[in-house]
Amino acid sequence: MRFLYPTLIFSPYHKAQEMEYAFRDIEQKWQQLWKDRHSYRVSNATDKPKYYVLDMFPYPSGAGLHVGHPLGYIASDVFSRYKRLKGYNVLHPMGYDSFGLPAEQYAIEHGIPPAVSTDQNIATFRAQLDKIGFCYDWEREVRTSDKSYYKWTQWIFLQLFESWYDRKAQKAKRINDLINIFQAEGNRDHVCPGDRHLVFSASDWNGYDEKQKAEILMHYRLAYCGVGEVNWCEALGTVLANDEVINGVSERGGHPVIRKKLRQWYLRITEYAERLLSGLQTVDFSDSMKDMQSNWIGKSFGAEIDFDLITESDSLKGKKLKVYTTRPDTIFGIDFMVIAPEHELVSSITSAAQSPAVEQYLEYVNSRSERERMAEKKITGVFSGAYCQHPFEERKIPVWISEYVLAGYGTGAIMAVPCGDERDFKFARHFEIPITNIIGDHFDGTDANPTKDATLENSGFLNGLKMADAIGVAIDKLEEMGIGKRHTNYKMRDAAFSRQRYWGEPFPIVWKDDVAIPLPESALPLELPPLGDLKPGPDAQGPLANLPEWVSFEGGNREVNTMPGYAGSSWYFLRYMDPHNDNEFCSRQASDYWGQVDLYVGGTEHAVGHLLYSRMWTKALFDLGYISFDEPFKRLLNQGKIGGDSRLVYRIRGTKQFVSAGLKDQHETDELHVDVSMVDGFELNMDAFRQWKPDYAEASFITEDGVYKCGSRLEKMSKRYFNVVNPDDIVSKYGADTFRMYEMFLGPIEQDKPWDTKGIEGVHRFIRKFWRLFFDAEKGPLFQDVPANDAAWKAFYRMTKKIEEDTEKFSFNTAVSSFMIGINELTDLKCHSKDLLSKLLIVIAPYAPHLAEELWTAIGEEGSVLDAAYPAIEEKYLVETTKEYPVAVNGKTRTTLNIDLNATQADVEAIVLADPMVIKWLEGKSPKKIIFVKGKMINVVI
RNA sequence: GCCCGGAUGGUGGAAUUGGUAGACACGCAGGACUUAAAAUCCUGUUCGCCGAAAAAGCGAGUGCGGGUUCGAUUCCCGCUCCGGGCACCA
Repeated sequence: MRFLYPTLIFSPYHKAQEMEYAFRDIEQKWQQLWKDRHSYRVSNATDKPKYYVLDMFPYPSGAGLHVGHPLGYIASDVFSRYKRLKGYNVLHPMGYDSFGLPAEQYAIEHGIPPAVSTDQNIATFRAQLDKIGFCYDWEREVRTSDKSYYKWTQWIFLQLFESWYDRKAQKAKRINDLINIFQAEGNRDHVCPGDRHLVFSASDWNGYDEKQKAEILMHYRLAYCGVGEVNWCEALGTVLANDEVINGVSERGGHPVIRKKLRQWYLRITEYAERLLSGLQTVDFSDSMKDMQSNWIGKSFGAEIDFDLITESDSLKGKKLKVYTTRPDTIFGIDFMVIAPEHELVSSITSAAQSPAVEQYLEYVNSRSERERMAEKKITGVFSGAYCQHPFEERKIPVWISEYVLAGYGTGAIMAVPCGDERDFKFARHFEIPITNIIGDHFDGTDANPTKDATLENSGFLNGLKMADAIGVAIDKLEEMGIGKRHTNYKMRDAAFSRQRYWGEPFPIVWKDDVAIPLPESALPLELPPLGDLKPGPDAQGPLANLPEWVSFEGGNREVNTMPGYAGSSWYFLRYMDPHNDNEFCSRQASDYWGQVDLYVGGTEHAVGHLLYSRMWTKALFDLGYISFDEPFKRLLNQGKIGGDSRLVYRIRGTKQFVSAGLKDQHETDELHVDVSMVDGFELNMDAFRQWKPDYAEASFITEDGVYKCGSRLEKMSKRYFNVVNPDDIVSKYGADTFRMYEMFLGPIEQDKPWDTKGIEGVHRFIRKFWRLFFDAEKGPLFQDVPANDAAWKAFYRMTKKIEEDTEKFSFNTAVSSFMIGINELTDLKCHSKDLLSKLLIVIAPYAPHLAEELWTAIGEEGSVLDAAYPAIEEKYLVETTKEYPVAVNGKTRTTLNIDLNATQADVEAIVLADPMVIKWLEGKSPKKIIFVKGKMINVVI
């Protein structure tokens, strides 16, 4: 636009235009120059200290970005740029988590192959990101669906497959080591994590055939295939990991999820439970994030206790029922046992008389979906007909079967103590089982009391002990008798690692005679074959099962499941360090240099999924010697969500007439969402509204003084509420620098907050005001080669100090307001000193990089502001000699007095008591004492 | 039910280790410049009382009720409401 009339280039008119803040031209120009100059290329070989800033990479959805998405990206970008100015070599990469269900669903619905739609979506994302002016090193971009990337995802999977967890050494080791151990001594020193009852000697092992050996090894592998109950989602046609199921429905789409027995790949993350928990102490995550993870891991202490079974069946003679309890101190309060309906002993202990009832109950349990069980917590159960012998008393304890006991937790069996446990109590009441009281007055018969403070009664050798103390005593006794053992339990389960879908990493596994054979490294990547129709394969298999020519391979069959979404995202932070390496997932040199991610920025929604998985992968890679650290993320910053501010219109019921918000109560109305782009503040653009949808073409309006005012509501930013604001629109209207600063200005980064497009004006005004320190539309350049005065330096350093502190602690909103205060002051001081202004540009560069670059060049500085050095604070300008003290009488501030900072208590008392205002409030009384806190305040107490 | 986090003007939000509550903005109201608009600038803006107005002053005030303290948005006890996570975890 500016160069439409080249002949006018030197006209005064044009000159004035030049001096305007033309953000569109400036931002485009610098984005191009940065690209051409590779300004954000990061080297792995420098003398500078490193700093690694990472954003959680996005799944490139078809909807593109709304203004909420870049919040975290802007924060990390500001911080990266700041660190660079502070002399660090900053790695700040970006990529795409591009495998996943939505692309596949989209393909099924629209017939567009996932690879194609994914590329399109990425192009959209990239265009949107580019406009915001991020300092990503795009030469390091990764895409999880790219074969050069997933080659290494498959490779890491093979490392996990070829590893087992040595519980004694608390680390992963090669499976070959385990084979050597088995050959020499069997498994007596290494309990089988997949089947704890499995015990074999060296000679047993050496006598097994290959298939048997393979089966046993599978029970030890960190990535293993097994048959188990999985979360099956029929609508999605796939299994889901525990963290992908929320309240019995799928996280994605909200479809019902049922329990189903299927052959499935898993990650043995449970072996890492203890380290995942203890590792939290070494990282800087928020407490709530750590809480979420520890709750998910769910560590508890207690005992496993064996009870002798008393049944009709001779075959069970000598068999035990093993229970897990955290309260062995309550062992004398047992009134019954409960086992899960899926417990292995259910069929064998059931008596003939109870058999029909048990069968009926199991049928009922199977008919209930996960969701039903969640929704209605009915008390159900059936007596098995069997009993256990109490180890310390004569009594026989009845064994019940109930779904309130979970098969997957502990041993799937509990000892029920109704006086102390709420669920046991309700169960006992419901089935009229008599309740034994072992805590005297603490149990009132109407509610269980889970206290640990009561003194035990009716409890044999534990009588008189406080419950908390009795726990240890009871366990000692049980261990001594050989019928119980201390036990630490975790509620976390192994993670389902296969999906019956197409758009994911294929497993580098071939099945031959039911044995899983890993592909050699040289065969990687195992490419995902093109497939037109993505319909499911037979028997709950994925679409790849429909490709017989691909499945059949070297006399076996390929694994047709694919890996889940979290596979590629569990290690991507390592690939950025060395993204083009064809020989390794990441060279040791690169990972040793970059090390942990210093700052990881993302939402809380990945608290238990992605973060736990990537922590586990990191620990495994560390154990196997591939990297030198075992926690991936040193520090985690969770950005809040930006909510949408919806606009509502009110239609008078049964008409096409709309009534303004202020008058709506006079009518019976229906509330409708209206697109926020048609509303200025609260004022509806009525013409735009009529043109919006054919339904509204004939709309008429009851206005307030000619203005139709909309109602508003804060809710999720979503297409269906028409409250989505696209960053492209904001950037084209106000510029990227304004957008960046406004997102930071909105509020604390970690907090959820609403988007308000109106508020951006204030930041935009600030940036224009900043510009006017350098240029005036009429007068031209204002900057001068003159020294700044002390007042200006004082304003500048006070501002810079605050911004530096705030940036360091991610308090970006207060940093932006410090800029505003500082610029207001410098404007009032008419400061145009080039010396000061060039320093100012460095300070603002992380926040408004385009503006800073443009003005840096304009005032004649060399090179790029990106590579400048952050100005050091000159404290001499900040020294104060006096302070305006607030003077309070009895705690209420009554006046202020300017007093020398060196003043003593006596000085101050004299000054204060001479002050007319203080004299007035003293009302002739003499003060009891005068409190003087140096540099803070003065309080006169009467 | 359990575990976290939060509540401050009309709005978003500020406020070191307890020390002038409401910074910085938005919005609103009034004004300047302009033929007009945009842009820009100035003034006011927690509530109530007192006042024609301005200035000044007084009282109340950080979800609610108590407490500790010379002094509490900040610390303690007891509630209410909102948000997030987990959910028969023995």
